[in-house]
Amino acid sequence: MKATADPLARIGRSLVLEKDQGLFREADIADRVFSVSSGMVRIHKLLPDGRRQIIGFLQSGDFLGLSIDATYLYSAETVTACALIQYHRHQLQAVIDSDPGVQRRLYAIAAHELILAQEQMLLLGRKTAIEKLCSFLLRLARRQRRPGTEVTTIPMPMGRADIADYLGLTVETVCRSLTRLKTTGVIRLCENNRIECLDMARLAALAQSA
Amino acid sequence: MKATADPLARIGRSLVLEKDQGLFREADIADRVFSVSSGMVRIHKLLPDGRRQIIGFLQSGDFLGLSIDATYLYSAETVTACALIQYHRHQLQAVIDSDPGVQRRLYAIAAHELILAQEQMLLLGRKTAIEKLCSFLLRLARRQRRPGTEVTTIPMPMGRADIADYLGLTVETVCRSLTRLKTTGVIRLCENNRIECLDMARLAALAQSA
DNA sequence: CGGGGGGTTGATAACCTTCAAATGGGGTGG
DNA sequence: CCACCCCATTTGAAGGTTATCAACCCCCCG
Repeated sequence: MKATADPLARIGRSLVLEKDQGLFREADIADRVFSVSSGMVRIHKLLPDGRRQIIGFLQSGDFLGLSIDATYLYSAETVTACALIQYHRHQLQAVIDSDPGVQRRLYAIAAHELILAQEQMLLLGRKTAIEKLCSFLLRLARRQRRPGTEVTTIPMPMGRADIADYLGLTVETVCRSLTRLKTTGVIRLCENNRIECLDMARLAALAQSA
Repeated sequence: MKATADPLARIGRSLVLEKDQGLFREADIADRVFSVSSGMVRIHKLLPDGRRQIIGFLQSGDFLGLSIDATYLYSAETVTACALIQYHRHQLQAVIDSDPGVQRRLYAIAAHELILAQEQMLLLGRKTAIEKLCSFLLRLARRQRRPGTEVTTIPMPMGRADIADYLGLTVETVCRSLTRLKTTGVIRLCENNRIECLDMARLAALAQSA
């Protein structure tokens, strides 16, 4: 069934990057759009004095660079080694204009990102350090969860500084909160930057909503 | 030119509400979508214990209720008396499916809201109380600014509690920060909940980015 | 005149940050 | 193969920004 082939596949170009590589920076000309095939990407904004807010961790299936603006409004870097698909913006625009299905898909993606952003606003504005961290771990666990699998150990490839800048905390506070969860038997830190949730119910209770 | 008439106008129904009226609540069935014609609407999320995060103040031209989900993911209430246009979701969906122009418009709206949400994440996660408040005032001023007009006095119809819950602060901190801006000659509080920016440059400097 | 709600100011306390130092683990070079 | 170094992580102590608790003011409205 060639007719149902993904029209995006025609114009996409594969791209492989190792860890901690920049994809683009805030204020660059936004001429490319990416989708993540594997690995993890972080996107962030900076204040003039260097304070950083990570506004998202992107994984397989996520898009980035879908800016309406002429320039990117955030910077993007790989967290782990990544496989990406790169699209040129004007080519993508052409496909969007001619294919309502693609348009719907991108709208759904933007709408979903908006939902996540609003959830994150609640977290950043009103949750305590422990609640933030538990919410974060809970999301990691839920995103990781595949039907059928019942593993409670999840990969956490980003460093403490990334977690801190995602949750609006400092590295030290993230560490201390993790330690507290560890000593109270809620989680366990494993090798390979993995984490095991020993008590999902308590984790959810501590998170006060996702 | 009837052909260029807004297809949304056909299915919209006018609606007038006084101040502090609820439009819908989080978890309600999302069967209606609204656009704001005049006045101001606030949308918010709650934690189980009552902590509130306002995730947006909506004004003329803004849409709300554009959820992908079957239920609303936030609550909406009027801040001031409002004129709204109400659409039934399945009717709106029909128009979207048949009219690429409308689809593009809604995508642009969602994308713009996402940009604002990401800017707000930076504010909530990384800015100090004064920076938050200055950013907020700056946005109010910029949104209010009409070409040609050079007034520096802007309406601020929401109460202190709303501002606090929008910026992730308490009422007291908002008050104190406003007082500080007042005594340092950056702003002036006027009657009718209006505010005058006496020193835009200083306000912008204190805000550290919008 | 009394009541009530929003706003402001003050005092105290808590949470989180900042500054500092110790620990540990991974990679490289000898 | 081991030693060393670098850097991320962890832990500790002190401090600060903001929250909490409380009182007061002011204006509107019943």
